Amino acid sequence: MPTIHDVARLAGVSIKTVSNAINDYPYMRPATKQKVIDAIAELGYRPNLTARNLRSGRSGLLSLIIPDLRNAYFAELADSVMRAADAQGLSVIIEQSGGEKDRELALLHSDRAQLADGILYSAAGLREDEAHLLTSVSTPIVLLGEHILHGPTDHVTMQNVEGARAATEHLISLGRTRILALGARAGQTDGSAGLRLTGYMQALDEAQLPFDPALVVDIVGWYRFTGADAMRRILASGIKFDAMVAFNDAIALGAMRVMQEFGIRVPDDVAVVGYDDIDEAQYSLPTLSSINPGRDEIATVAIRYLTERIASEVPLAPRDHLSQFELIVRESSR
Amino acid sequence: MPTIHDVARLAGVSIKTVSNAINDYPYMRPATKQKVIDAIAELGYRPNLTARNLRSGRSGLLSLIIPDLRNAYFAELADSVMRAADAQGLSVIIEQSGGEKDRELALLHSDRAQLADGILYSAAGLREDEAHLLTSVSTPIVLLGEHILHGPTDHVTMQNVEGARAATEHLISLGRTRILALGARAGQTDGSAGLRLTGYMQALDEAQLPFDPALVVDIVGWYRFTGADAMRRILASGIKFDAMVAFNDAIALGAMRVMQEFGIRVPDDVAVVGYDDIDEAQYSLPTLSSINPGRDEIATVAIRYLTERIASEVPLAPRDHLSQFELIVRESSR
DNA sequence: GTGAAAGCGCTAACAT
DNA sequence: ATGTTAGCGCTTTCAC
Repeated sequence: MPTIHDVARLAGVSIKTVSNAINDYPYMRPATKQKVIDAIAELGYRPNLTARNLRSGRSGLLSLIIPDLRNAYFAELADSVMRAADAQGLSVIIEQSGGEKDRELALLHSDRAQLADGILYSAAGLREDEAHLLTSVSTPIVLLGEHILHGPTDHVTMQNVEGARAATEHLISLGRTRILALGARAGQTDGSAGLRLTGYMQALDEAQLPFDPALVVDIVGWYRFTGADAMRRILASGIKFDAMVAFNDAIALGAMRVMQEFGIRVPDDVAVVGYDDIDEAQYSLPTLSSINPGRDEIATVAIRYLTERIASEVPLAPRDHLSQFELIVRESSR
Repeated sequence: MPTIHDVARLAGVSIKTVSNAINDYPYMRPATKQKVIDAIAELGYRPNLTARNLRSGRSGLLSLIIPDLRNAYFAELADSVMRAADAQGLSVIIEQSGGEKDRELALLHSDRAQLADGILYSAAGLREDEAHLLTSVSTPIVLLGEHILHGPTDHVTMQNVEGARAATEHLISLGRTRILALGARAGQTDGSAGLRLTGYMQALDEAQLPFDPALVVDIVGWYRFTGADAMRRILASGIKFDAMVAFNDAIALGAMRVMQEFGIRVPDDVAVVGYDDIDEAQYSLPTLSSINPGRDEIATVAIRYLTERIASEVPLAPRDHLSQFELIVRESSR
């Protein structure tokens, strides 16, 4: 690989001049610049990014820590993040934590994460009361998701309470009164589950509908199969319901599948709204109503916060951003 | 950030000694090493990876170029690649090409890709007859997928012909004789579509079943909705069939949905096998039989080939690896 | 407008 | 067993 010295020698100039040409330094004699350009072309010279990074102290790399790419929500989040990063000329290293606290901490402190200028950290294993551990990470961090709401750094996520309330209000507006809240535990108030349950209860309250704890169904791990399992338990228990707000799309799809097995018609017998608006919601049978959490906005703002943090000389106070959501009505609640 | 010099000063040794301690150089007096370790702890020293990378000429970074993470197949491929990379202590920068040739070429030649030690390139836009363009990329490349089979570098993918043949044989073994081939064009022989069609035809041949071009249904872009659209066209045309081998799971799922809308029972009326065995195949209604292409093997071998290429002093002849596949029989063909 | 030289933080050849 | 020093390839003060 030719270096800046090779170019300088061939062009008959100093390396400073080559550097000037590469970096579009304005005060150059056009002829000199042309000589350099020709030499670069002849040698096929490419500036060495690592050397630049060492000089500048920046790598142009961001690290995105998420639980698991196989989870559609995170794959779509990663997609949004990469597009937003690309628009800023940044690349993204993705690291999977598996949602395990130890691995999350290891990734945050790893040499590899240190290579990145900043970290987008979608916490899943670390608890809010352990968030102070983040202060020992020297790389700037922006938090994503609901797991840690009040950490020592910026936090960007969706309007969970409002989204769940809108979903529930929508079902109430269809005349439904016994609405299953799939994915939470009665009394829970933190995390996505707690926040969404809060929104659900607000909507009931507002409509003066009674709150029945039996309609709140706890699910550990929001996957299609846990949603399906939960629905089997519900149906076996004989609880009556005419609608369901599921706290993510995966459990909604799993539960819908079981309902269909049992001959329950969606939306006629049970109207359903999910949460996250993953791609698949548009293709399921029936198509799934959902809350679009505003992923692009989350990604864009998170990257803006992060780049500001990276550029800042002084410590910044933690900021919070809640993206705009949208209720998408599809066949499952029409 | 403290540097190796700060550590040396505090420990009262030279930077060489600090470097020795960090890199576990064996011939050291334990007391000296301990002094260094203490100084490192006191200062919270972390070796600067960029400086190391500049010295070593390696970054420990791999670039993975794929069309789109929102596509479950690529999300799962990325997952496998990241796990295999992690096992080798490597990190992965993911870049989305959108399947566009120009963007693929731009990414391959970009400064950012040059930061990586090697590139895993899942070609989608670049055609085989343009594969020579890859020779101008100085970073080692390993090709993934079916788009470019005989490029100037290593190639790792699945056994397309054999997998499709196994899927078709399976349907024939169920007594089905009019088997739709969803996703190919009669006469086509290249790309995933062509290869899988070849396997399909081999199975028919072997069973002495007639080949009916009307059963081969072309689909541009293998997504759920294109599969659904194709199935609507097929049903409108009145073509009779009792089974379907879909050339990926997404179009299988889309087509199954439309069949259900039309009251066609799967597998009773039409038995279905997909291709790729994405996660969702386990959760659809009915669950979808599929060909598991051996993603982990693909990822592991691709990374092995790539690291060997990176380490090699001399140019290596292109190698080819086809991973072991597996037919997974689920409800859709039982 | 361009050149000489220092230095980013590290590793490793060479010296002792 | 440890210290001195050059150099990875680049940007950037400081001269001229």
